[in-house]
Amino acid sequence: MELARVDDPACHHENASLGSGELLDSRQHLYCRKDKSLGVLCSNFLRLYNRDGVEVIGLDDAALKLGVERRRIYDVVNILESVGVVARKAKNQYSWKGFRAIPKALEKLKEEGLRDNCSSNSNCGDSAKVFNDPENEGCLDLKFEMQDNSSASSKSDNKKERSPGLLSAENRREKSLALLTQNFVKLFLCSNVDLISLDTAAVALLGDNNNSTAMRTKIRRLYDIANVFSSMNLIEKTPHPDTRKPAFRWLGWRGKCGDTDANSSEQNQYRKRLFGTEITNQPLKRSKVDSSINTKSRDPVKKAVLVKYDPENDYERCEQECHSDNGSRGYVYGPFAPVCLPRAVNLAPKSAKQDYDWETLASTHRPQYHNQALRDLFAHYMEAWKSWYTEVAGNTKIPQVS
DNA sequence: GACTCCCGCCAAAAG
DNA sequence: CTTTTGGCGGGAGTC
Repeated sequence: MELARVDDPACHHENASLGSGELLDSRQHLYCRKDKSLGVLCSNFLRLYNRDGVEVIGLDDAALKLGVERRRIYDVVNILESVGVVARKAKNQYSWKGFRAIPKALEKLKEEGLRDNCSSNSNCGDSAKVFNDPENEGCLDLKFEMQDNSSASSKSDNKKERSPGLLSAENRREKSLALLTQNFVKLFLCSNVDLISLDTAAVALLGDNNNSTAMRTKIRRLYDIANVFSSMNLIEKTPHPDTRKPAFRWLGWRGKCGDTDANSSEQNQYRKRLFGTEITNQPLKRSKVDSSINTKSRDPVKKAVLVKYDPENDYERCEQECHSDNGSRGYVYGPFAPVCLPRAVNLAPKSAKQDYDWETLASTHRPQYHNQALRDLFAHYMEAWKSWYTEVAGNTKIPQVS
């Protein structure tokens, strides 16, 4: 916390790596909400810890390195914990389980989900059925009303009358992000609906007390969860074909490098958020009217030094990890891959070996723009070029791009 | 205007 | 008590 505070947006000019006279706009000086999203943070978190030798994760360390306040670390860690990627070890400490833990975690959730749903719903005929409302975007018949799955606790079947002390704890647990995350996952795993919108999910997860306030809160949390899951490619945001309302599709854990193609084809279909394309730790805050008044912040890690990511080394490491025998390192980011990742390896059809080489090169030497505008521009051209190339060039020789 | 969801307050839990 | 954890919802940013 002794670190120099650089809250002031004016302090970030150096981040922009501005050359004078470049075709930059001044946007990057300003607060950019997307850079602050939980999805980006999650990507960065994973990138930071998904490497050999990582056993434990210190929350302070994470907050410091990622340049975010602790509070945000709790968010991602809780969500990640729900799918097994990390596990709480001690105060301030999580252990890294890696992506290989995901399948098992999901399996367990599914099992639990089916069981819970079966026992809580009287009709357990065809396990956890869900029906689609033809009019609306689908009405989930599933209910995981915040059941505590960890519990062996004899839960009184009536949660309505709770004695303040003990039950407030239970209450708290019931509303935890972790549990919500798990139940959200169960929604997908235990139903055969393809698309679930967040309000549908909220209704399904809320149970009885669906007053509008609770609903709003629940949806806020679901957005949080959806963001980190999107960044991991566990789900994908897609407009519902009928209503065009945004909904989410479960993609599941594809596990290995190499089977997350498909997405690339429909990249332009819907404006997806880009996750993990940059380091989160830019201390800009969204501009409050009175940001200067913001003096009583107790934030210990408020503003950290910038983490230095050496693109070259980073890439090499990522590449190594992606191909290492160690299953847990076989993470693939898909279309939202951090710039360091050799996405081409996975996306390219085996025939397009040259693609791989070229893209490897491109990834390696891709300019690491700090400038949002430039980055966007570059990404756009990359995309355009790629689609053009795959369409037109076939497997002819790869042109030189500079 | 509706949708998204960051941000940080502050209470509960843990040490 | 102090510190850690994390629910919560206001309201800013985006579409």
